[in-house]
Amino acid sequence: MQMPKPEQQLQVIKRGVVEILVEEDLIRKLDRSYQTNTPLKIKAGFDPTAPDIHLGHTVLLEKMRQFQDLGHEVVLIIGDFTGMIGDPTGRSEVRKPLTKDNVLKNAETYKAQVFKVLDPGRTQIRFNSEWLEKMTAIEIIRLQAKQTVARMLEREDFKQRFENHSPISIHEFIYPLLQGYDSVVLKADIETGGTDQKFNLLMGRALQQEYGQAQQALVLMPLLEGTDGVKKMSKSLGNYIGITEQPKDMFGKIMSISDELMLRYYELLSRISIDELSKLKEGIKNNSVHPMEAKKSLAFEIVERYHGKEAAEKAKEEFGHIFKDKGMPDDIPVFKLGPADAEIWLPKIMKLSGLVKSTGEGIRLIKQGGVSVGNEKWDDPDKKLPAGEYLLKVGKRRFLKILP
RNA sequence: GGAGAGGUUCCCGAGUGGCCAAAGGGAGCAGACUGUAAAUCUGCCGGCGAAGCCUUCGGAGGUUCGAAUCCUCCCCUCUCCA
Repeated sequence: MQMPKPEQQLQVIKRGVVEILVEEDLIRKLDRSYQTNTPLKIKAGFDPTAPDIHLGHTVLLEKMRQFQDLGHEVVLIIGDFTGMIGDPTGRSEVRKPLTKDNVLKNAETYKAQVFKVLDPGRTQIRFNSEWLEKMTAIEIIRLQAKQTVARMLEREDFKQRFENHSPISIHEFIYPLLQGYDSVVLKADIETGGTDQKFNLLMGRALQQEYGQAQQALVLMPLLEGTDGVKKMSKSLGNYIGITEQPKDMFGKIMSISDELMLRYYELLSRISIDELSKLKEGIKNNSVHPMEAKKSLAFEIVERYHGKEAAEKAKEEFGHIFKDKGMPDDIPVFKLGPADAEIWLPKIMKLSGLVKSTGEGIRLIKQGGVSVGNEKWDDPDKKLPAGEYLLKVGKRRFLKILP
């Protein structure tokens, strides 16, 4: 396969990136690869502990996919060894080693998810325990000798903790070294990662130089904002959209993001061309395109990618059904009353069904006018209902069917 | 090893004997407005069928009519010195 010209490649590569380090290195590599018709080796690392990919991770995957489409090769490193240390975040414990079985199982899940985006034919998957496990103490110490504490403290996370007098454990320094060493072992040409990984990726460059290799170019991608539009997408913040989520949830979540965020998602997640994207932006600006329609297209594209066209059609339809026609979703959770329940006290039922955390919260919601039964607003927290079949709606998107 | 500072509700952070379920901010939730958007405004924001009661301020004891606040021991973190 003939690769596109380096200039064209560069244009594609640059989409959405925050920073390329060092751009001249990248251009040189692209030129050389083009002339010799040799694919470049793109490295990216993934943490093996939570094999549950969300859209934030796919920003990187999409970038790698672009590289593949340009004719290059991706090496995906599963950090099963470095995962035992954990990327420094202030937690001081060394994580429990995952069992071999666990690692393999997670890797399988990973592959299944990752290949929704990546081309398996141009992807290698490697575990870094393969080489890190074999290192002797003296080898590790020699590796450590290649960097200084001062250099480590340049890393934003360490710097902050140091200044805030928060604990920093010594082993946390090892993580960037090992991750950088992966690049040495692979002789990576390019490494992609989030901006939060900048320090680690730079370590790869530094170590490659120490070991007498050509230095990898870095392609730094932004961290995708979560559905709140402010903080980075992450599972623990609850602002994520997982790629294995139900089509309708995925669709709904994408629809609820802000317009600004939508454009960002377009840039980083959509496969529409750069030209099409600028046309879309223009259209929204001069009101010829309704933002909601643009958002629907985006939601459709993403759901289609992970669940197929049919599921995307269905999700879109149901979305219209629920929110435009004020209908109900198809699968509402059901709460079955016990035989002794002659009457229903809503806050209690809401709590028992898991709709709210406490009856107190239920009472509050009712007082605030956030609860309706059937289509009637329910505003008396003390009032009871005779046993029977009801449809309960809490807020905009929580539903419960009560059955006798 | 020595000296000092500190650990408060989901997060940040006030509080230094009763007025403290604990200021303020953030997050979250609900309402209004909408395009299930953003922004804005309003309300709520430990639990209990709620009057009142119960659990919460690193942990365990103690003083007191009464403790997040005082005392003792312990655990954890940071700073300076060695």
